[in-house]
Amino acid sequence: MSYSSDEDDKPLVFKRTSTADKLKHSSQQKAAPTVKQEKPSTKPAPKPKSDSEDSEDDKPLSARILTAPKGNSNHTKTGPPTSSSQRPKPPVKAKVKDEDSDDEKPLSSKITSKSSAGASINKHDDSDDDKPLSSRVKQNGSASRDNQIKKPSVGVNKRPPNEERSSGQSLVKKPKLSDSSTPINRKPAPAKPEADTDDENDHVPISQRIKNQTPSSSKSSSVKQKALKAKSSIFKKTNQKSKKVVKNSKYSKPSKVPPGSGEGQKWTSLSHNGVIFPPPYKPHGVKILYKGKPVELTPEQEEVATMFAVMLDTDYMTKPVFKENFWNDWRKILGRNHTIQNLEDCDFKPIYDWHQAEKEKKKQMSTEEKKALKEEKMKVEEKYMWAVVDGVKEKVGNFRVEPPGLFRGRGEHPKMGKLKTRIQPSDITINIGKGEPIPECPIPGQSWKEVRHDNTVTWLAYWNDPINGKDFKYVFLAASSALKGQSDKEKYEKARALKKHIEGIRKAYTRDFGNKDLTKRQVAVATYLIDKLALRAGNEKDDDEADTVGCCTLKVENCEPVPPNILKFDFLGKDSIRYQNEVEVELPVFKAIQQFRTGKKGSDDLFDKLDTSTLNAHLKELMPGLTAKVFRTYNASITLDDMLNKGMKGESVAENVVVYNQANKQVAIICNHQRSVSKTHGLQMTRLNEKIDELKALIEELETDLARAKKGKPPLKGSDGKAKRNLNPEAIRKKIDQTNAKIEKMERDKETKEDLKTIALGTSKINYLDPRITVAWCKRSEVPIEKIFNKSLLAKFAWSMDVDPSFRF
DNA sequence: GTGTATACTTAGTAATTATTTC
DNA sequence: GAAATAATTACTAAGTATACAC
Repeated sequence: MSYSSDEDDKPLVFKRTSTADKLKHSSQQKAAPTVKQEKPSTKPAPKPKSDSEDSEDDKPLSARILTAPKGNSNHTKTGPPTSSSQRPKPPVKAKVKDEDSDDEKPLSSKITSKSSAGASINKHDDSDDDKPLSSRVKQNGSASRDNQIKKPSVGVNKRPPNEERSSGQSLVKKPKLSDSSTPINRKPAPAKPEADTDDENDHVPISQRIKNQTPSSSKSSSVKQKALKAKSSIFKKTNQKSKKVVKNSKYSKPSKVPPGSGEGQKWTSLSHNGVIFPPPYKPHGVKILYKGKPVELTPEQEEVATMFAVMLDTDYMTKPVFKENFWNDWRKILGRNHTIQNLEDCDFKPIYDWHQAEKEKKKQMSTEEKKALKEEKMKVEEKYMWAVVDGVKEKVGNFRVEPPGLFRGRGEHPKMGKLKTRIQPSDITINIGKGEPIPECPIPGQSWKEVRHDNTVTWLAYWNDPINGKDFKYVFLAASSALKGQSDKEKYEKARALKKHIEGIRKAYTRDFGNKDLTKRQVAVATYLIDKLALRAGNEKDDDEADTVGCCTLKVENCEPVPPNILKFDFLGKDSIRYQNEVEVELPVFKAIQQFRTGKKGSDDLFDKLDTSTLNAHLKELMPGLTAKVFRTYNASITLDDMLNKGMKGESVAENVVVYNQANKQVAIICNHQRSVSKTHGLQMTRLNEKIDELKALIEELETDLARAKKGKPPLKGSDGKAKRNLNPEAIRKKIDQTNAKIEKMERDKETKEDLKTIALGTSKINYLDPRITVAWCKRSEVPIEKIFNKSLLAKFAWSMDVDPSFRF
């Protein structure tokens, strides 16, 4: 891209304060990244803004969020307890307008389909495109299937699992009313969509926006030209590498019935070999001790004891709920009159030691042995790894049935430690094309629970979760499959569509902060928080799940107003990851929150008139297909796009990768994507420091040598006492430079490592960042795409590889 | 209007594999 | 070539969203 002078020197919006400030750790608490951004010192006290102040609605979240001065955001897994009880609230059914019209083409049809090298990594030649589908079996993720998804002539029933079906005809269902095919030029929704170049036209005041760099639109043509030049060389390599990457020209074609939408037919033909089961339990005969004495166990009893024993070194052992649940399930298997009468007197150490020894043995195997073992496994599994969908060979994602074990719920899950029983073929429902051979049941004498032929769904098999009987575990195609790719693309197209509505939406909710109708006021504030803080929607949860919340389920105690206009958030979100943030908000929001809290207990719902159905129903009125989660995708992607195009440009590929990772990091912070600090982090840092010190000592030594060399004297003996080679001053200088460079690199590595120790970059890359932003930027910046996407991501995002270099989210 | 079933995406972490360092 | 470290993949839990029965 061209980095025009007006943008070159603009700093990134996100500046971190010191890592130490932001990431607090304790032995119990998992440190977290902050969601807070530094506030420009000139920022005046919040006040209702005039229209003219707002020109940034379309800007990425990073550019809009401002938090309170002391707003460190620590997110830990073991955060403060949220309210003890979360009574499920009845969801309100969304009223959905029928917006389904084909009047507009999806963006995909507008993007030039280039058959860049990336687009033609198919195993098969294009030449067979015109053959009947059934005769063309392509491998994994061929984009050429894109337009083969058929719109059903009749709506299809999506209800099923427990219903008997005589395949086919009972699949009739009413078509969904909402259209999620994400056209970008839809009919205007009530909140009027704005033109694409609406950056300056936003009159909705959202306080705490940092003055932002407007992504230049005028430069696009020159960008295009430069980028086009850059493109070919960079992408050839990529594409040759990943054979399974798909041909994109066809992918870009709009499909009439989007698979991801839950509507209509997903495939015409589907064949696969079912699932593979874990091997039966092999008893080891190692005895646990009960009151110090070895106890004989049956294989079944021993199996469950082993599940517990191998977890002796995990944190679960510190959780009474885990132990109690385990004991309750194990004692049933032991039987009433068993010698073992309580868990406290059991010593599982012998089995633990045995298991450690087994692990060690495995580790000590020679490379050849390991290889042979792997090959054997591959041989057995190969047939389960693939499915053929509409004539295209696609990878199956999770073809292995989950083995039995103890349930490892996250956070304070009430069911942790319960026995996850072994899944049998009779638990499994298979979904396969009509007329295709039914997968052979791999366990002799048993049979599948049911075989369906439902082409309105994408799952190949499912079974009921033994922990929560009403939940299902599905077997789906892999992320690299065309079906998944198509739905991924639609997700991003929907998020891009939001860009055109966001101004109106922000105006609308800002207007409603003071609405007399309490429900409307709550909807407005909730939407604001979802937009501004990228909060999740917050569905209702059952009592037998971990007590976590999202926006709609926030409790009074999770959001504390601190005058004049700061909100202190502290709650456990998905996966019991703590969200802790102090945010400066607009005064009307602040007042509304105060009002919502009035007269309530800490454990009461903050938004008592609201649930996700109400909220999403409202959002759908503003934009077809809009739901709460779209805001996360939108804000993540627009942030990346903005940051990558703000004028930051590295001199080298390596520097550009750093620029990208910085942007990626900001998105991860916005989305609160965390990881736990690795066990060896401290050690690694110590080692790095030691190495740096060593190199610094070396520099000193070299400086002395240099001084001596200049005088024609030989170098002194090294620190090891050995004599050193007599080098000329020039050679010594070179050595000093090299060493300094090494030190600099290590310092950088150290900083990055510390900086990212609790931030997970991968989650946003996989789920939230439109890959076309990345691909286009790589093309413009001459960064090989493999520097950003690994093999899996290249396969997953095959559909995005032929994007035009000028693509902007 | 409410409750639940269903199907799909998103998420952190454990296990495995590749690469680097000594 | 072994150990350390980094990167990747596998695994499965935990979310979101919506259709539909009652």
